[in-house]
Amino acid sequence: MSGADTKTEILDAAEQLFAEFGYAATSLRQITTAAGANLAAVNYHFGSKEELAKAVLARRIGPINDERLQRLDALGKKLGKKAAVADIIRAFLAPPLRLGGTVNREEGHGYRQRLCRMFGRISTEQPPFLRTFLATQFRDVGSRFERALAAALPGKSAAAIWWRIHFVVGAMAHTLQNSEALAHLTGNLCDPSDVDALEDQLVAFAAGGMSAAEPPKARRKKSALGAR
Amino acid sequence: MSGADTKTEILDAAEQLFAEFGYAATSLRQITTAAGANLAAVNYHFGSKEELAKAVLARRIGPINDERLQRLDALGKKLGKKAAVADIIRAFLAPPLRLGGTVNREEGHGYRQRLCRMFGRISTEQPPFLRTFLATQFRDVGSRFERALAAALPGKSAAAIWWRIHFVVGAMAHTLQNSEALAHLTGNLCDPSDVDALEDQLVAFAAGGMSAAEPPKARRKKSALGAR
DNA sequence: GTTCGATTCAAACGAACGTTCGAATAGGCT
DNA sequence: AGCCTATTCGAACGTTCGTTTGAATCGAAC
Repeated sequence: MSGADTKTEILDAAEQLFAEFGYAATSLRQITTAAGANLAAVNYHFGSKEELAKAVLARRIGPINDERLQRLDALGKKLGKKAAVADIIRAFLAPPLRLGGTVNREEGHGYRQRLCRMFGRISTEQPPFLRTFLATQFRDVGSRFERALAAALPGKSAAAIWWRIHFVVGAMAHTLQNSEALAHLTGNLCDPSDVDALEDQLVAFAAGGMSAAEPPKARRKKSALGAR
Repeated sequence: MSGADTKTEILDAAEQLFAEFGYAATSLRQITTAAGANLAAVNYHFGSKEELAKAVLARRIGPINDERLQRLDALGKKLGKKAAVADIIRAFLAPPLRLGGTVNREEGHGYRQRLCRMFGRISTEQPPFLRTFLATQFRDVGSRFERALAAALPGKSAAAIWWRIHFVVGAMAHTLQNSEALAHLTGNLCDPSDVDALEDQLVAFAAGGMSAAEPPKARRKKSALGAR
């Protein structure tokens, strides 16, 4: 927040503001003001607002995906060969949830939450260039985890596994984004700042969903059957 | 698309464009052009862009929440008293997924998808006024389903149930938003236009996650334990 | 001390934004 | 016909956006 170079300060400020307001609703003037930099610095260091957004994402996604794969590999070596579903899920979810752990700790307690929110928010953000950028970053990791889950869940169709990976990503992203709304809704019954509890809850839920029996193939609701 | 009054045409166009680009990234000029209306018509009929966004949401949320509660009540009456978790989940998920079913059918096959995307997108959208508006609309329905799930899941803590409702909402919203990205990623292995299959997959996943055992309370990861 | 590349700065650019206004138009009522 | 209300329209408002420019400033190398 104080002593870094301008480029990093801009990345930090952009990360925070994108987390709070989203890409389209955040202006370069907000960012440079928060970063204590000149307005022109963004275009000087990054070229454009779009490139800045990509840089903000890229700074976090790489390490996260690296740690995901590292954890997944560690699972394969520790056990005989087959990893438990919950462990695979945890290898996938923990890195983004614990993103703050790998980052400068002096930023205070709100830092991890802010990072998480940025990640959740921007992963549902719209601009097509961000969409394709994220898809590219996810392709390899997604395939690796799909294979691991398929091995841990014999009998499940590939389509079902892909669907459920998507559900897990959604649950994670939405939670990171709206956790304080949930805290407010439940009268602080759910505490989003307790990352350990959140991770456990999310892993338990996702593993349970992953392991659920596949629905029957054919089914028609009310058109042919007079059920009610 | 053709014969309705201006107010409805604007609502339809805004719904579609908000679904595609989000609130902040969609301009009133895009909306009125798509609607075949004059730019000033938005402010005449709705007062402001914010009020238009609220109207777009309100038109769909009311019927959806009504049908959710109606399905939930139907469950309570049909069975002895206790509904299955999957049935409660389906009562919660089917109305937004099948939103298009209650709407003008002549719009074509893409219509339902578009509606779904709008719903998924705007439920993760940022502007604070939309956030609070959505939270207000969700409060009652959320409480009702929390109670129903608590009855169907004896032994689960209220916090766990709320967390998991949140996870389910996230899985749904993210899927509605990014389904075509998933289709592309998996080489059309997952077909988002097959609403029946999507509903079944999502219900199975969510019910499995809901029913999963709660994680143990205390747990510390790597700080105290030297597990690698 | 001077030179030179890298960075910062104030100022402005044209474009697009949400909103407003007053005149024009349409359609029912007497 | 004439009137009244509701709606539509073109045009402009002031503001803010992302980006560009050219001069000022810095820091090391010589």
